[in-house]
Amino acid sequence: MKRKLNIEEVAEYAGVSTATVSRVLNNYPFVKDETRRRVLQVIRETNYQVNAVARNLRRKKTLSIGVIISNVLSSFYSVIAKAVEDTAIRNRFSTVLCNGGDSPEKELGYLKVLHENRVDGVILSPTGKNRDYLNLLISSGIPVTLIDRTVKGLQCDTVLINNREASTEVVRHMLRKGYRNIGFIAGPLDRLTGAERLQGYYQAHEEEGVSINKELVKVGDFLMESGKAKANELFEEGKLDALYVSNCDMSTGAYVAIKEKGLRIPEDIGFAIFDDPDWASLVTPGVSAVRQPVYTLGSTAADLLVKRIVNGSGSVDKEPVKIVLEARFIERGSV
Amino acid sequence: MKRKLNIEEVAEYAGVSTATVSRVLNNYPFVKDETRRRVLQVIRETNYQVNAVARNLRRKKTLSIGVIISNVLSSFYSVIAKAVEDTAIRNRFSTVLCNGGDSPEKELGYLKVLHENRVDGVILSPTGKNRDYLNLLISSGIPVTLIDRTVKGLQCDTVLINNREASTEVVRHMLRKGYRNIGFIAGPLDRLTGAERLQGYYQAHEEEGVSINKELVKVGDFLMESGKAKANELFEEGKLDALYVSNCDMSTGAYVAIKEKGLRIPEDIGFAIFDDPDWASLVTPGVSAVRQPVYTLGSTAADLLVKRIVNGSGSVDKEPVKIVLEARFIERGSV
DNA sequence: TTGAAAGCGCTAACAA
DNA sequence: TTGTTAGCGCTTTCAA
Repeated sequence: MKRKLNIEEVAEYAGVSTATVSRVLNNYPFVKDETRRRVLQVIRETNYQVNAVARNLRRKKTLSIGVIISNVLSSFYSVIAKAVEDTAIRNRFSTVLCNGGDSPEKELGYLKVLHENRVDGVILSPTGKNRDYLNLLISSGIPVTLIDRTVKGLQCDTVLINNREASTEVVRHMLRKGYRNIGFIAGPLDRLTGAERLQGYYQAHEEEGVSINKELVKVGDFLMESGKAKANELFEEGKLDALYVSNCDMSTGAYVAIKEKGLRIPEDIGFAIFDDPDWASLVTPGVSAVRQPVYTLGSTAADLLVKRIVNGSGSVDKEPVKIVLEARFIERGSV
Repeated sequence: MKRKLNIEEVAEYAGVSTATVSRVLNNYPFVKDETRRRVLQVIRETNYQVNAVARNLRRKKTLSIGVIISNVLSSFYSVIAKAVEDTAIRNRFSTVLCNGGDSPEKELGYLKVLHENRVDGVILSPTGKNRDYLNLLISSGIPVTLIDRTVKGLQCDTVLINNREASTEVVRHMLRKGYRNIGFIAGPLDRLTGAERLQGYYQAHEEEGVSINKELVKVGDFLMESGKAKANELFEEGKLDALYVSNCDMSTGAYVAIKEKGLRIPEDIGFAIFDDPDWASLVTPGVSAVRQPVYTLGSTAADLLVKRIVNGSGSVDKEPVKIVLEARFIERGSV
């Protein structure tokens, strides 16, 4: 096993000082061509790779951003991860991806790891429980951008989806189609997306002058299993003529429940979902769905963050930006 | 914006030396309780977070492992990413996730970034084109573990799936059901998974004494679009009584093609796939599929890597380990 | 049980 | 255009 080269040895081989090697490494312009050539040759021949750890220590920058999402396995978050990474790379940043699993403890743990590793910025879809630590991060000069959710009393850039409006549109559509007993499987109400999509459900009923039956609303946890369980509860409790599920994973579960129950869509039950997983357009009939601009959500957040990082500490006091992106309802045959 | 604390200031506040603070930070046992208490209190009060960049430089370890997969958006790779991360965390390592996109250039770029950042080890699903650099990594003491694919002439731990055998099983099943014109959409043949699954297709035909019609074999690129395109080619060219698609993304495309063509499964066409995406068990009839132990693939690889890292440079010369995991055929109604 | 001090590998200010 | 050198923040020997 070869020992690892350092800049000093490269300098020695090339017959120059470490400063000159450093200049070559960093494309500093005022190096004689002949010198630069010699240094580059040594670097090539020895397979020297700069030690970024030392460089980062010295520069007090890491050119990296931390990303905390709840779950790479969910297509929503993996698209966000991809978008953030693409955008970061384009700006010469690398990303450190963490699966917070929607657990405040895991989230805090990752925030600390990212802080310790001195990432230049953090993007996260927050649980909402770590405001104090996030504030600490921000005030110590590590900018934070929130995705898809907010944290009360935290001053930082945020990129959101117009959940309530989009949700209202779905339900309004269903009501106008004549459905009157629309079951709704909500997400956790202490989460912005969960709460807002439920608000949309209510708002549509009010706007259309249809009375609300609260028993038709079940609160799930945004995971597949709960979609199936809550759908089955609704089926057992009584007469539903339609079902609207508030995110992709629960929709998968609910769809399975419908199939297992032998119900036909849309004859026996209307069906619509928030989020647009692959299978929604594959099944027959296609499932009407709300498509969120997920990639844009991630890339917008990354752009905002990079901008803050590049502007440096001067941007700490700059007014936080809040961007709301629009989700779109896609009508297929299911409702 | 508060300036960032360093260990010296903590030492000063606590009235001890930096060495003692370091000892407390690292749970060194021989520190007087009273001293430890005082230091911990200062750390808590000041929200001090150790600078891992400096620590890593000094220790010449980063407690991190690099992961290069082709695409987080694919469920296969995102499960691997999750498995690796879970396993890493359990061993107190963090992960740096990179989307190599199956491009040798991107892969090389990421390998260099990971090398520069002195990750303690690398896990990747290799394109196969960067053997020299991987060798450099290994010989300079950064262990590498390959997932799902091999690289000719590279001595390192590898975790694979028994693609050929599993693929043989699917096709054998189809042949025994009486299908005689089984279209096959293969993956890139220069990739291990692509080649082996095709071998299985041939092997089953030979074993069952059924002659092979090479026109029924189309080579795709493992992406959704090509699944759809190749399926349509097969439909146009003639009489197929079944279709077998060699990975999940192409299956999605092929399934869409079948639906758009108005073919019924399994009456008009038998259908089976390698990989088991969510929708395969949701549609009616369910699609018979090969389920790979994807999570295990990732966690096994991570375990091997962590072991090498922990054993240190002594393990460089240890014989590479090769583990082959078994995929399982799940019969549903589609074939 | 604690402290002093060297040094990890690099960058950048300053001097030449 | 190049070299000298201090120092980023930490860990770890060695000595006390």
